[in-house]
Amino acid sequence: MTLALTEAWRRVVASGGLPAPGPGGAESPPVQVERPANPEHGDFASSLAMKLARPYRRPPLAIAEAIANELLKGSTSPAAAGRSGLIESVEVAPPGFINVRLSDSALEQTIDRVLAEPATWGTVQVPNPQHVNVEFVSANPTGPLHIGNARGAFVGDLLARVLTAAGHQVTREYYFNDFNAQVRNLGASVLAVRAGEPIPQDGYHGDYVGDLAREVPPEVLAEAAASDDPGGRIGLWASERVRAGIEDSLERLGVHFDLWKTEGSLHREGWVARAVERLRAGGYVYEQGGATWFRSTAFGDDKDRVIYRSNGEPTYFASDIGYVTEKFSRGFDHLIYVWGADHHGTVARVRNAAEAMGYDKAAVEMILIAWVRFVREGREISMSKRSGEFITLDDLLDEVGVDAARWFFGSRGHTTGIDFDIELAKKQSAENPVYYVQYAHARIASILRKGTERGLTHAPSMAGALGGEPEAVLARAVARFPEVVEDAAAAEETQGVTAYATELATTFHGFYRDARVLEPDEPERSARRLALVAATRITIANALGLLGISAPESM
RNA sequence: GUCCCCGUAGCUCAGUGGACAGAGCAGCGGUUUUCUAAACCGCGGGUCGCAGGUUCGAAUCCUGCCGGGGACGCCA
Repeated sequence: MTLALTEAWRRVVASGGLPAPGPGGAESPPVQVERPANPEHGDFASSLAMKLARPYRRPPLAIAEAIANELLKGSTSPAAAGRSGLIESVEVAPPGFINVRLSDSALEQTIDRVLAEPATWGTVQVPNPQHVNVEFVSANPTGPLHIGNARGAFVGDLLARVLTAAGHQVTREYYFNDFNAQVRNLGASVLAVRAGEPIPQDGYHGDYVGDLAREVPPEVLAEAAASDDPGGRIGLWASERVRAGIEDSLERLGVHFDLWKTEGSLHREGWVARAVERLRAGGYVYEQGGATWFRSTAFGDDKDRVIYRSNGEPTYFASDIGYVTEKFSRGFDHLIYVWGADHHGTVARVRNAAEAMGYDKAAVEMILIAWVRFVREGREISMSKRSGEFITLDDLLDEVGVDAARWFFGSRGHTTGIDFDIELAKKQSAENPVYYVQYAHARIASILRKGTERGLTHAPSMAGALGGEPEAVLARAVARFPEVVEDAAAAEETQGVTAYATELATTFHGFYRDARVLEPDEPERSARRLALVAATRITIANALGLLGISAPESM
């Protein structure tokens, strides 16, 4: 549509109706097309004429008329035969909107296409597909995932799904720390429980520590006893055990990772050292006070950042820059980090380092998700792995269910802080809008089953068969799906998808009220309505699938 | 003190330059001999935190202020 408008504009210019854009002439604003909320305004609307009014110094209505005429001509001219008949009407409305209405024929072709290729309906191919790395969760394996990790898990997963649907190549990655003091503290805590001693300071207190203590295999204990770092040895075993548990929890959420990357491997494989050398070669590294620094201020940061401490130990930042080079070495065009908002302070230094190493800074993106404040009966639940006071992700799923939890996080922007009242969530899980959408799907599935029982089948083609008002309304709603996916991928947000799924369900429920599908006495009407609701079912199922939510056949 | 995010209906949140600001839940009233009532229909509900500014047009962009959260480490 955007393309058609742009062409129409160009034709007006070519025919001398308007001056050419560019140097000496008017600047060209981006051609924007939107979906009007009011059906009276057609299927597409553009404010192009109003944008052009100022540079052209002409009334927007006159410009709109000229473009609208070309648009209508173009859609019926032999040259545009491939798209002919898709546009029903083009209207101009004050103060200068151009409103375009799709023809029945366009809607009929869409329904046929959905039924012909259901699996790909809603996937699109963006013109500039990229290799995208999405790193998320990345919680250290010192305890089970808790509900504080839930939002990151869902946001990252949904983002990866949406980008994939838009045609990008996506790798999902989990990064964790396997060799620092935290892991040693975990090991020391396990040993303390075994010895019946109090948990050391900075140790871990959760029930799972006791479980780990009971499960340590004898050979690991023997190795630890013989080692000069028993806590470290036990910690290594414990963290691997915990990590496997995390993977199980995530699989239960429907969240799958392509790669689990350890901080230790970045050092062992030399990525960190090479990255530092690269920075040094560019003159961005210096030594001071026995420590090695990155000149982050050269890129606008408010202070320089330590890479190696004065005791020679690398900082977390050192691993970060090593990881950037490691990721780019795998051919990614775009790195996305899904981080908690508390990591805000580290964003600038990592992006600056990427720039210093010669990468495109814009290709390194951090998505900061706001905290979820967990509340039970009005009191905030403090969450700390060390204290052992937390609600695990598994507990949350037991209480509210995967589909409801996915919908909850998928329908909210990630920059907004959320209050999550556990009791309220449990109560509301029964009336979560997700069931409204799933119900629409189950209702259609039921109709399709009954139709088969009664020997009714859907029409092989909708061509010329769309029929009246209720059909066209539903078909319009179905046809919008690919744009929703495209918008979601571009915005890196999924609220549009949940909103769309709700709207489509509402539209279907209205159709169900007004239009009876199974009418054995009127096989033709039944056939075209069956085709239409079958396409609707596919669309709902694909929208839910995009969110990782199930589409039940019955409820 | 500096920086980032947020402030929209009673509640939880959408809407980030367009046409009368929306949804779900909560509240009130109605609908079933029919393909699933987890549905449908109707009603009430708003100084879009406040004040300026830019624009043909602002919840949306800019400035200031108020309120809430977060970050400012040779922690991770």
